[in-house]
This record gives sequence, structure tokens and C-alpha cells, in this order.
Amino acid sequence: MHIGELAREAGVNIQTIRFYEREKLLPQPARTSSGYRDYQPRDLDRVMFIRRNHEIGFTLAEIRQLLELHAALENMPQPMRHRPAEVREIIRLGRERLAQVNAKIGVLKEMKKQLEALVRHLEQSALITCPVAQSDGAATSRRPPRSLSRTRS
Amino acid sequence: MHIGELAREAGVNIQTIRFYEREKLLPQPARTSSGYRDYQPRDLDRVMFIRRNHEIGFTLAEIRQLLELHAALENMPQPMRHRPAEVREIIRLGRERLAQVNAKIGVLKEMKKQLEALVRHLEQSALITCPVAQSDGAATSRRPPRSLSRTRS
DNA sequence: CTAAACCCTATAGTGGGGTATAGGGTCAAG
DNA sequence: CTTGACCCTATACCCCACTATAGGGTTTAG
Repeated sequence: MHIGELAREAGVNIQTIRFYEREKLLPQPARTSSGYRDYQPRDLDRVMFIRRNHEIGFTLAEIRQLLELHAALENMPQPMRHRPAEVREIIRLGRERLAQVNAKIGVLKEMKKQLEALVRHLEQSALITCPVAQSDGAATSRRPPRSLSRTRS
Repeated sequence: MHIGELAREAGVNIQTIRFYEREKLLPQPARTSSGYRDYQPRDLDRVMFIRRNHEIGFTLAEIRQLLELHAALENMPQPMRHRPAEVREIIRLGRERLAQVNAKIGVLKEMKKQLEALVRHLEQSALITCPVAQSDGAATSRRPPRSLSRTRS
């Protein structure tokens, strides 16, 4: 797989692939005799992993660590050749990331609730002015919508 | 509340507050007689709202829209003075954001699972080499850890 | 009345994450 | 054997989201 195909499949710019390589987010791929980069399917997975993680707010530095973390595990044969200190560090990092992920999930769930309430409320309002399809007598919520502020606005 | 206190409470730089004002993410606050910005508690909530949302991967432009969306609702009195077209647009935007939020939650949950598996696996491995607290005979997983790639590495 | 700790505007600079361009080689179809 | 679509390196540029600096006013404690 050449770089163009990889980029197209992953939905990113070709330059981005080369940029990720420079930044050590992608390993240096094999080269054809003429010097073209020759990628494996796993590289596509890796690019998509990077994109997904970047979209949910991780920096490239964090993603790089995450990738190293996975790699550390993959390169570790059964009985383990890493000194326990290293393994403990990796575990610590993993737990740290896990905490970050949980925090983000919490924020997103809260947002979700708020957005759902917002949309629900607006849909109700829309019903009042729109004479169409107004059969259900659901009362138009008297209380004001949830505000961002903890004090009344 | 002056700008310094607001910034300290929110955990951001003073310049960031002024930047958010320029970028219309914060409303222009009242001013003291000498021209100092005078903030209300709700402004702190707003700054923290912006930070939280930025951390989970929304751009400032998206957050601005989100804030406008909330504002549109707050400014809408019971019978509604917005034309239905406007309301429908806001609903559309709200649903769009909701879809984004749900997608992010999905990705994060997947990451969470992977990270948990990773940490669990590493903790098992640590048990083998560490002679301490090795009472439970849980077999040291023979299969290699889940890889990023769909093909074997 | 002065010095430290705040505040103001305006403008320039920075780091992260790409994206574009110049100048040139490769490969497959016609 | 040329033309178009691809690839290469190197370098410059861009946008976003801040962050710092210059040059100056205000407030409060001693």
C-alpha cells in the first residue's frame, strides 16, 4: 500500500502521514526499490487510531505515549524481560490515561444530558407555534431551561 | 470580581479571559469607574464551561455555537418570538452536537475497555516476576494482548 | 507619597498540528 | 517515448489557541 492510498483510506492528507512519521507516531515503513513508502494494513489502523484519539481531545504527545504503551505490551513476551520498575511505570501511565478517559466520558455524558434537554424543550416550543401535528396535550414546560450558571441568570 | 480573580478561579491565564472576550466567547463585562472589568459568578461558570468543552475536543468555534444555542433558549420567552425556521435550525444544530457527543462517548468507551484490558494484563504479568502476594493461581494469559491491528503484527 | 499589586489597550510572538510548494524522480497506459 | 498520476525530499507557510511584552493607569498598605 502506497502513501496515497493510505491517506485516502484514513481520510487524511498525504502530508499528514509524512508528518506523523517525522513525529514518531508512525514507524518508518518499508520502501520499494524506487524509494516509495510501502505500508501494511496495520499502518492504516494506526493512523485511524491516532485520528480517533485526537478527535476526542488527546494531544499528539499523549497519543504517542499511548502507542508506546501498547507497543510495550506487544513486545513483552510471556515471562517478561522488562524490569518490574518499567512495568509499574507503564501501569501507572495506563491508569492515568484511564482516569483521563473516565473524566472525559463524565463531561460528555453531562453535555449529552443538557443537549437532550435543550432539544426536547425546543421541540415542545415548536409544537405551540406550529399548528401541525399538535394532538398530544403535553404541557409546555413552565420552568425555564437549565442554565449554565449556578446562580440564577 | 476582577479579571485576575476570575482567571485564578478558572485556572487560566488572564490573557485568556481577554482573548475569550475578543472572540465573543465571553460577553463584555460591566466596568468599574476606572475601567476595570467587573465579572459575575456566572462568568466563571461560563469560562469553565468553555474549558471543559475544549478539553473534550471541541473547537472554540463549536463552543461559541453551543453557547449561542443555550443563549437562544434562555432568551426565548414562553410563547416564543423566534420564527419557527430559526427554532428548527437550532434544533438541527443541537441534534448535530448530540451526535458528535455520542460519537465521542463511543470512542472513549472503546478506549476505556482497551486500557482496562491493558492494565489488567500488565498487572497479571507483574505478579509473575514479583514474588510478593502471589497466592491466586490465575493462569498467566497465554494469548498475546489485543493489538491495534486487525491482521496479526 | 511611594511601592507593590493589580488593572488597561495594543501588538507581537509561540507551539501544536498540520498543509502547500518547489524541484525532481517513477510507473503504467497508449 | 511521452503524458498523467503517482512518489520523493526539503522548506515554507498557515490557522488555532493562546501567551508575552510594551507602555501606561489605579488601588491599597505602610
